[in-house]
Amino acid sequence: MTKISVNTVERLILYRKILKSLISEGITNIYSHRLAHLAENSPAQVRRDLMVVGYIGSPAHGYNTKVLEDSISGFLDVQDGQRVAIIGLGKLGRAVQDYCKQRNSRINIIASFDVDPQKVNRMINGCFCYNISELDKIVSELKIEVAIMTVPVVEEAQIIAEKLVANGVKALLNYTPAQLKLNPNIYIENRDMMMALEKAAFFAKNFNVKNL
Amino acid sequence: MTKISVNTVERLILYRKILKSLISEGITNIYSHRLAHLAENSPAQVRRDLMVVGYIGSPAHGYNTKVLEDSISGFLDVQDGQRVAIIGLGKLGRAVQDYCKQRNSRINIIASFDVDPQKVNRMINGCFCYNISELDKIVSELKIEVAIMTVPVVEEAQIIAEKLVANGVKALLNYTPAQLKLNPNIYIENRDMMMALEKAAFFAKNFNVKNL
DNA sequence: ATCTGTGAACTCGTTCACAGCT
DNA sequence: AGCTGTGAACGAGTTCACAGAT
Repeated sequence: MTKISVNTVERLILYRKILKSLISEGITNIYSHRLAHLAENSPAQVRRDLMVVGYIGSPAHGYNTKVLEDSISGFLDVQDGQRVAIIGLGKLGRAVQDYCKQRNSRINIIASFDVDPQKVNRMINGCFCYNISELDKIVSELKIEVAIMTVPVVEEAQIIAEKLVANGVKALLNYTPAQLKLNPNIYIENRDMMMALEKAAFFAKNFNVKNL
Repeated sequence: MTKISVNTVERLILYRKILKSLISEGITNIYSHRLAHLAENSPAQVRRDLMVVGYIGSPAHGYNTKVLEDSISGFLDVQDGQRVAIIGLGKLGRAVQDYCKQRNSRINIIASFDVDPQKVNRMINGCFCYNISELDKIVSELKIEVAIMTVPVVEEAQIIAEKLVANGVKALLNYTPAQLKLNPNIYIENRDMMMALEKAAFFAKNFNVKNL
């Protein structure tokens, strides 16, 4: 079949977010023009991206927002849901929990891990916190597929990541500065915050600068 | 001059992070082979990227790690430093502060803002927290160029972002789910955590899948 | 012999432009 | 008239492959 780029996936996720907000405003139809404007790209780009989800818009009314959202979700989501764990319940871990709550019903954060005796074996933010020593056992028992790494100690990140993968995790969302080395069929999304800041800082000076 | 892509900038930031860690291990020289391996890309890619920083490696010894780090920094950083503010000192804001501390001396988080009377007008995490009502005044007085948005209320994000830009901010690192609309010469780096998780979740299922 | 720097080739993602539909 | 879907053209970004350096 036709190959789908990472960029297209990212944009579909964005379109869905925009559509949800339009739906909550009571907007029922949208043209590629307007969706492109909201997503800050071109109408042709939007239409090209939407080819992969298999919902045909109408020239008369564009796309129905609800149907389009469902079509994108049908493409992006796993029918019976995906199980996620957070590793490390410091400030960042708990912040991620808060941000991810109640926004996508098919992606469920069902476990968290920490070393702190104050946190372990309690419900925290609506999700049970296990002792990290139980990681192997719990990850495989709960069939965790995605892990969010928010541990503060970089040295431990690699070891934990290897354990996660050994117990069935297929994708990592890595907020750690560690440059993880894993089997190449494991997907890693790196979100080093300092690197993000450095990038923003660079473009604060060099955005829209044409010469070098 | 030759145009530099966003991807190249991202990779240079990564190379620099890797080089810092190599230097701290006492490694003084590196070939494009090895740097490519550590950054998980190709030697040709590394050499192509390094063309923009203007440091010529030697066929005999490759690149000197320290000189290369300095060359990359010379390209990426602003000589006299950049001033950054964090807007919103919730869990996420304080986590970002922690992660960004002491890693790049040219990028300084010199102010933070919040509404909580418990936080306002105190030093928090080594950085003064102002009342958000003083945003316009302080941002322009301190010549803030980059802002990190970690406010919890999405509706306020747009208004705050406009104020920041009106007072001289040139780039935003946006951890808010808000899809900000600003003057197109302002650089926005979006880091919606739910979108990141959705992306990781998608590739947990579809990474390395060749057909559709 | 083995590296780097880089023009040229190639690949992949984006945009154009138009047929088809309403 | 004005939209969508898509083959074809285009262009940006990556890789190849080799000259030049040590």
